[in-house]
Amino acid sequence: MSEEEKNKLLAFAARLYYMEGFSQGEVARVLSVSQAKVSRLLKQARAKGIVRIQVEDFQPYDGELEEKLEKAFSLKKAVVLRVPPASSAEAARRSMGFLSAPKVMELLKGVKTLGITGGRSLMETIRFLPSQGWEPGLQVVQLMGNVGAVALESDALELGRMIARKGGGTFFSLNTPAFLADGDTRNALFRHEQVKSVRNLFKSLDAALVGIGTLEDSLFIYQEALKPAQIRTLLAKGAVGEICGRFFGPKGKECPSPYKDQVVSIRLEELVKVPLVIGITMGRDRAPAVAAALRGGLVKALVIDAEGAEGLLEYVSQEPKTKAAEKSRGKGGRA
Amino acid sequence: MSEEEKNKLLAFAARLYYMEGFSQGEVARVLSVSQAKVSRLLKQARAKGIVRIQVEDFQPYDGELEEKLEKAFSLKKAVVLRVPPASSAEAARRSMGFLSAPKVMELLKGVKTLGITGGRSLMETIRFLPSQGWEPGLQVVQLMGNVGAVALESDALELGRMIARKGGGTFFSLNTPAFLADGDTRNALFRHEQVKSVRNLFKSLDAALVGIGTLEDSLFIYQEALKPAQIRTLLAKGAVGEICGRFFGPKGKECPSPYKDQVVSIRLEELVKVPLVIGITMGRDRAPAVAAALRGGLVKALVIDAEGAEGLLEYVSQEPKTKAAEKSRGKGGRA
DNA sequence: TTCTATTCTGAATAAATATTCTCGAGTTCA
DNA sequence: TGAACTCGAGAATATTTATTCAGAATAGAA
Repeated sequence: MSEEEKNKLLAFAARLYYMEGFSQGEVARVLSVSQAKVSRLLKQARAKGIVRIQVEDFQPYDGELEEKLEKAFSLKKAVVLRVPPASSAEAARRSMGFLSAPKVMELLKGVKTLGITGGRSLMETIRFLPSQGWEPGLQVVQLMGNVGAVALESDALELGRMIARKGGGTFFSLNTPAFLADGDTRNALFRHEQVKSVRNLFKSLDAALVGIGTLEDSLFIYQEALKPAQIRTLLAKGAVGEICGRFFGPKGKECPSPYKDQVVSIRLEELVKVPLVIGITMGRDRAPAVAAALRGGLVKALVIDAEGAEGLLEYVSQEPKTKAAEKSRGKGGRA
Repeated sequence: MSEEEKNKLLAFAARLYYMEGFSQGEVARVLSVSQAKVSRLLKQARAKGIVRIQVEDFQPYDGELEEKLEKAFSLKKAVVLRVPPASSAEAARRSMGFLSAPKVMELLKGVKTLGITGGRSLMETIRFLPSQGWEPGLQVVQLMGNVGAVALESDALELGRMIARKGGGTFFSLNTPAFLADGDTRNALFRHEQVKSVRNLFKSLDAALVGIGTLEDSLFIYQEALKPAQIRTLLAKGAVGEICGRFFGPKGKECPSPYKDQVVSIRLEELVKVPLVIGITMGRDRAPAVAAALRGGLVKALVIDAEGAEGLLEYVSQEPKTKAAEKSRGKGGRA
């Protein structure tokens, strides 16, 4: 059968299937071949371009907002995702995870030592990371202890494990709670060899993946690691956001609070020195926390949904003289 | 969810499915919905034109050849089918049947009394005729007796039944062999009420569907109703083709042969009077038979494959002074 | 020729997709 | 307030599609 004839056959089969709505079995009966063959013919027809399928394009990345964010905060990279509408925040995070994964993967190119924290958005991103394309000898470092006794699959521990498994690397686990009863206990832990060795890795991180928490809606509250009264105290001290269990004020500096010395996690001063900290967050209401983190240099690349990006830009355009000042006044300045 | 948002969702799902090669289950996981919903989303996306599927067009009807045939033979209608390449004659007939069915159906619009003969091409066409769109009170009349003792599914009997069933009409069966030992037996049969009543219907046919046989490859030979010696005799008498068990010469007039009076079928003189006789045939080698049938007005509408149509036109362009004359000389003129 | 190696097939089967069914949430109307 | 209705969802299931497998056909090499 000549090539041309073959194409006629493919076009005929494809027409019946795609245009007339025949099932493959029906096409098979017309052509006197097996259904299996029809399936193969159709595959060929698609491959040869005899059947063309176009999908109205859905551009999931908003380049314009990305540019604005990069400029506004001197970011290394902003990724703004147009998350398709979803019926729940959970579903939206899932979609965001899917869309963000290839971008995050790009950012992580060449990264050998990667710090990781917990968080639901972060989890969804990590879920969709591929098993290919990682640096050989990848080291994944848990940046903060575990929040609460109930193990969550969005804990730093779990996420670190997952990412190490995908990358075929080693996971360095802290194996401690995130919050301890007092500073002494924490310091005692710090003397433990295992904890010490992991904390030493904090200095040699190439990159880190972090979530950005607010005071209102964070894993700490959800996990009851912090009581409402404690949250109120933090708010009074000017805290607007949290990363790695460390609370910071509007400039992105850690708040001096009693809890500061009870936390097992990378210090914000250390985090600032990490060449690439990728923050992943979602939603409008995170604007103050995100803005602060970006200003403080805690996060150098931001992955955010379009809603959140807009909210963030709106927030900073009206805030400098109002909210920030107000907050600062509210509790005493620097943070 | 706004219409625009909805479309975003559809585009996203469609993109994943059609462009990225995700399964519906995978898309479902990304969107946090059920696979069933994804199936429905995709259907919507297709309906809304968010997904467009184009198939390189395969034009199954050759209008140019149709026109040429209609002009050359003063036909009421010619249908020329570009039959997709097939691995066997059987398969080709099947495809042809499929393509011809809607055209035949169109021709049969308004037909109340329809004559029918046997034949393999005819069978395939009839197979693909729909069960809708027939004239109420349809009458299907068997135009010739059964060829051979072995019942074939391409017999007039079977085909008539099938068409009557589809059309919700009545089938009038001849219930006799096509060839009888001698004229007397036949005439005796003609006196039977049943046969008589059916033969009376021959006069009131609105249309007929017939196959066109050759001397070389016909059901008669296949069914051994005619012996090779008999075929040779017919050839010597100038027969070039056969319809309804009646052999005709190059001008489409019945050959005067001994068998003529042993056949139970519509006479060619009667057939010529039927307003619409649709001949269905396939293949280059049928050219002489088809040409003769058309010239004799035995067939007023022709359904043929492109190959056959080309062969037919080539044949008539070179034949009038050669083959036809030769044949005529060969046996004695008129027929 | 005869022997691989490759390609093609359809039957069987695994996998994916469409549909049916049922339930529950929301709405309208008495 | 609640009955009746619509809508939209997923679980279960029916149907369709893709793949695997084993054998037949074909081509190429010796």
